[in-house]
Amino acid sequence: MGMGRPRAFDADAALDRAMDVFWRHGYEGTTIAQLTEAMSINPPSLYAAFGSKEGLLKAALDRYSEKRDAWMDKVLNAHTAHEVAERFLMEHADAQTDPANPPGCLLVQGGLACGTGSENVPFELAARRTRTEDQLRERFVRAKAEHDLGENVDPTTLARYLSAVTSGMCVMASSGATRETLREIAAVSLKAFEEQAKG
Amino acid sequence: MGMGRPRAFDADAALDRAMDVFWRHGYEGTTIAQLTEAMSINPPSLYAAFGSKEGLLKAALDRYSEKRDAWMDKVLNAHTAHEVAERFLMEHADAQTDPANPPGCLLVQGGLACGTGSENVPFELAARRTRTEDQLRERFVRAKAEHDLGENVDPTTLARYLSAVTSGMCVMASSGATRETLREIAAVSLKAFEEQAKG
DNA sequence: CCACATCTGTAGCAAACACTACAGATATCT
DNA sequence: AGATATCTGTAGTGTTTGCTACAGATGTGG
Repeated sequence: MGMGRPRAFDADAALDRAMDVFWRHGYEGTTIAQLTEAMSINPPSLYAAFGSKEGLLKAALDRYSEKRDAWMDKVLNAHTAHEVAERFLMEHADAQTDPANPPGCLLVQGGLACGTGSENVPFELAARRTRTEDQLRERFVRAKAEHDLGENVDPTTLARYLSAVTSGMCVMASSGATRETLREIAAVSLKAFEEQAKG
Repeated sequence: MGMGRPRAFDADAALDRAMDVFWRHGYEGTTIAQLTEAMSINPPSLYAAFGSKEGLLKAALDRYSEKRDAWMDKVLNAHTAHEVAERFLMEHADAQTDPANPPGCLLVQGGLACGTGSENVPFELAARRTRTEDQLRERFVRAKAEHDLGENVDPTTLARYLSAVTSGMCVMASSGATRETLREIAAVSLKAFEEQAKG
């Protein structure tokens, strides 16, 4: 019994291309034709490997999350809560305006509101955003235990606030905000964080 | 020459229905069939009155902007810059979680990234968001002239910051954030505003 | 009352959509 | 080498999309 003909394309490279298309046009604005062209494969290969358009999105999101986790590790390993917030905000400003990617963030531009039959998509994106928020919260819980944050500080509130600001930066990036503009917003937000962190 | 048969539906009421559908499903997630059913009219009536799907969206956005302007007047008429920011943030938290409407805001949920052929839609939404930002900036320029804000304060930065936060709140509202959660975020943001306003 | 202009409802258009049947190609395992 | 299992490319499938032709309805102006 043979194991069959091996696939002729690199799945991860193909996912990177798909990610870019979903990011730029949103889930519903993306067509299979655009995806197959960007991935340089034909529809049957796409469906054999990923099952469906939504399956492909999930695979792309998984890959996106991998990269994001690596990036978040760097952020979370900062020594103080303040530095965590600073890195998180500033690197978001840079990443969302990185010319190598579409503006904003896949987890926001991918689709906040979708049509009948794609209701899972916004849900899926939201779950990944929540993950980031949870990582921040846990880091701030630790900071509180280490007396790096005041007794009256609520880690959940801090994490939610940072999450909200970076999501807002995505919206502004999608309408052409420059890196400097986003950094300015990040800087103001950091002051709020400092005030809040005093507890 | 007669003036023709008069239209049998109220255009504004129909626009309110259309607004709700676009808001809930996004521009590309919305179908003409959903629109005609919600508006209780048939396709020919829709096209005679609004020209196209995109024309209908623009008409709905115009109507949305009317209501928003009236609302912004209330906000901008507050006596101090601080109170303007407070009203802006808090009323946004309430509006975005008003059970009478879909969560978030039409100008964000409507579509940040669209497909080929609908590239104008994100532009159109962004233009309306920028309008709100401009109104805030002008109000803060005035506040500065009235010595209500410090000499070193940049009205543009303040306006952008508030705009970013409320956009971020839209993203969180779309994934089910409660009114209390959004108000918490608004409260933290207000502290940043205060710090920044000292200049 | 009659001519006219515009709206309404039915029915359906061409194009684009997500997805797949099928045949040939290319690997593995015995 | 032969049998088998999976991939690839061509060429479609049925469905849904935004949109409209047409005929009848309903108002206005003369």
